[in-house]
Amino acid sequence: MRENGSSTQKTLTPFAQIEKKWQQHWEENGVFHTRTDADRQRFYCLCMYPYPSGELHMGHMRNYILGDVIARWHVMKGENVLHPMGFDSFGQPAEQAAIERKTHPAAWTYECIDRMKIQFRRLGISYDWSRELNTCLPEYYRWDQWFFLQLLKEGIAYKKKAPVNWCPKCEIVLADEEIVGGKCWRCDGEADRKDLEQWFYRITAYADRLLQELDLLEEWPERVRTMQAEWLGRSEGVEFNMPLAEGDGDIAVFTTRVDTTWGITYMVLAPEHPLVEKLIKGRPEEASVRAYLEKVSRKSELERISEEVREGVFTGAYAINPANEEKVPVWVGDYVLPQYGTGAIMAVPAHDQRDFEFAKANNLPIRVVIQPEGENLDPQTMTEAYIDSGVQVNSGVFDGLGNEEAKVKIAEWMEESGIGRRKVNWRLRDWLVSRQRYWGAPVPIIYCKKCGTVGVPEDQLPVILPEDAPFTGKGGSVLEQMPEFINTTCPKCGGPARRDTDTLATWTYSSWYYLRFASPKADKIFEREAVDSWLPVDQYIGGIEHAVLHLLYSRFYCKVMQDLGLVGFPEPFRRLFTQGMIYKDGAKMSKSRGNVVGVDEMCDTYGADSARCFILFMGPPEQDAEWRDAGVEGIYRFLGRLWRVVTTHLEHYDPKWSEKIAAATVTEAGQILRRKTHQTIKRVTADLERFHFHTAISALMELVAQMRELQEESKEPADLLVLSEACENLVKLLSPFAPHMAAELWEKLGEKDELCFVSWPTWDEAIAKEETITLVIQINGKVRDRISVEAGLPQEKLEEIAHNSPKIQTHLKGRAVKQTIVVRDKLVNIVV
RNA sequence: GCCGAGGUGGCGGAAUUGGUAGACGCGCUAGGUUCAGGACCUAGUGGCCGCAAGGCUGUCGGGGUUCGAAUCCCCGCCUCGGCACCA
Repeated sequence: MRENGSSTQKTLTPFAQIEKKWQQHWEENGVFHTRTDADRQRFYCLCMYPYPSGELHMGHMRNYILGDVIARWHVMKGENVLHPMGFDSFGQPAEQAAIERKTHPAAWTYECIDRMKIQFRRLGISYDWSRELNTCLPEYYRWDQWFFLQLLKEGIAYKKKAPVNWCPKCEIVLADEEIVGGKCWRCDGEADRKDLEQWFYRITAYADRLLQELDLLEEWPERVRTMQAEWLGRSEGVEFNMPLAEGDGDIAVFTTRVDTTWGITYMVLAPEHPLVEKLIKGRPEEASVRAYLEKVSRKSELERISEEVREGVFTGAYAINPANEEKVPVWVGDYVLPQYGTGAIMAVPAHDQRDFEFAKANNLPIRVVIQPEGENLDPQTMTEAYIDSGVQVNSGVFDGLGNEEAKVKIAEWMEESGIGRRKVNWRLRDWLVSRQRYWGAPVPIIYCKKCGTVGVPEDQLPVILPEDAPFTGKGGSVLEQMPEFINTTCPKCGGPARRDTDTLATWTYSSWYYLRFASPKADKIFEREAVDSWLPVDQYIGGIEHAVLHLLYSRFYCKVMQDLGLVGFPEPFRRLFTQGMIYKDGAKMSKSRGNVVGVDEMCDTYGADSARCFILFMGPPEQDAEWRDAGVEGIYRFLGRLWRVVTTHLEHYDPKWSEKIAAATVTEAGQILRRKTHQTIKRVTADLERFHFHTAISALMELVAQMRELQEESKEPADLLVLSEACENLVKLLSPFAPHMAAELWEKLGEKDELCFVSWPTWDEAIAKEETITLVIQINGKVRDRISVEAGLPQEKLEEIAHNSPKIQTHLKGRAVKQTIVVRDKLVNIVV
């Protein structure tokens, strides 16, 4: 056995040979091929597919091991299980890596994929590789391009020049969802803004449904739903116009606090507001405003956010408050965001903290219009804005109303008098999908001088990404330097035309890959029938980091597809499980930190089954966990004990135990094991249902301990039958967790059926039931005695037993019993 | 700052409905086995007092509800996560 592995290989069980043998067996016999038997229920178990970044470490593997246990378990429950895997293989890290290694992103990517597939196989993950998909292959990405064209037809895909997030380090544009705290999600560098012409998907048109249909996702973690709702950021308010004091024109503002309209003392435009230029033209303030705009434009997004003093300048212009006809100054300030609402605000310093700070910094007046009950706010002495509710004052005819009521009344009045209208605003903005990068699917668009922007005709798809590109990994589209790619003919007029040189963001491929798995070879985006039979995904498993990125995009795709009649359901993932991360030495496992635990080193030393069980045994899978090498030993020793207890029993194993056991006279010790066996089946099944794999494994440990005890104690023929029953069930229960060892033991037991397909065991409630219970006797809630009694005794009997206990009698001496509480089969509490 | 989750031995964690706190594992201690190491086996292991029987105490801190609270309620502390000029 030693000759097969490294010198550190443990030798408790011959795992190296076993694992190799069964991995080969499963593969040769197509055991993991998706079954589609008509009479079985279908179950789609999917783990978020990985980006092929090279090595997978044990931290990554948690996800896949969880999924594998679930998938294997459902197969044993007799279901048709779809358990596929693929690779999210387009994206910029491949470009970076390729440059570093002086190779091509494609070559690097395929190499990584090969390595990762070997690792999946080594851990015994039961993927149906005949359904593998790979997003960087034309046969996959052509459908991404196809879908782009459908979105173009629907007006969901569109191009616009807009200020977009730009990461100078990665030299790439970023979607809003890719910005984390003003920084690039990948490199953690500060992100800038840049004005660029880009492709967007109109996800905002689906904001309402994305929010409302979160309610359909009952089996999603609350946390993820909350994060999505916050990201969508629905807010109700009123939009109205503030006319300019001189000349015509007006400035639209959005507010959620229309009740504070009478408190406006100034207004503020975002520096990027298109009206700024017009307002300042020819005024004395022009120079100072320009200087301010210049200063702001040099600030990064992060600097703008973290500014301590609220800076701004007066434009010289005035606007009219339509509520009271008052003239208020128009300022420019960078605390107003260009992308939200109208890019301009009414400022009510008395009742908005940001406006308050701005007013204080710039010496602007403050007027109270909401007075809290029993108080008298004075602008002179206020130290912060009053943002809670109260009674309207200084608000004309609305004075005296509660502000919540006034909100409604004022909105109605504005609508009736044509001043404004109620509006719902969203934080969500349209999704930026184009990237000026090489390693992606080209945007299937052709620009013709005569015909304008033309979609590539569907029969000309895919637009193949040329492999011989002179890519450097530097910014700017590589495809832009390839005349042979760019120059083409217009599909409409046949004249000379140019191809779009951008590629699609990686998120677009992952937004529908789960659909492709239903019919991965289809000569269309997918077979409707296959999709209808397998989807929505019954169990989706992945990291929390995708709570608003991948999971929001995928929901959006699914809804669009539903509207296009491509699918018949609004939500792609019925049940979601988000697993916690694995840390080591206090940090997330990563190659750069040098704290990774490799799949190979684990498998070499302890074997795949130990690696799997250890990951599962670490704790609740939704929680983060710290990797401690010492813990693996414990699991490894357990598997060794399990191996020995079963192999020791082999010579006595009787496959016909179930026929004989009823007639046999089982000893007391044998009864205990029988009970334990049935209890264990029950517990493991329940634990699998609630994703408590660690307690399922503890249950197996307890069973093994009990088996060893009987094995030591008794050689009675009846007890050997009990041990046979325990062995058979133990091996079945073990199968999803440690499939190699389970398969080997199954074979050693002489069983011929494929263990992976054997029915999940059931328990007999009558056998599982305890015959005796430990009756706890308390006095005033304190445990004073424990007595083993027959289960199911009536209340009166239990009370009698309790009072007869000598220990209890000692305690009760000279005290009057006030009350006795009896919980059947549990305890008696005597109150004195 | 706002929102959410959580706080249980030396450590990871159990405790399904308010009913024996600490299952299971790691570590540690003692003993056995072994040429030795490893592995394996047996016993012990929340704290305090006690030779022992046993007692007291104990689930972040403080209050409350209850015959009974790790579990429910209120206040506070701490940790982690999300959001953070969204008008």
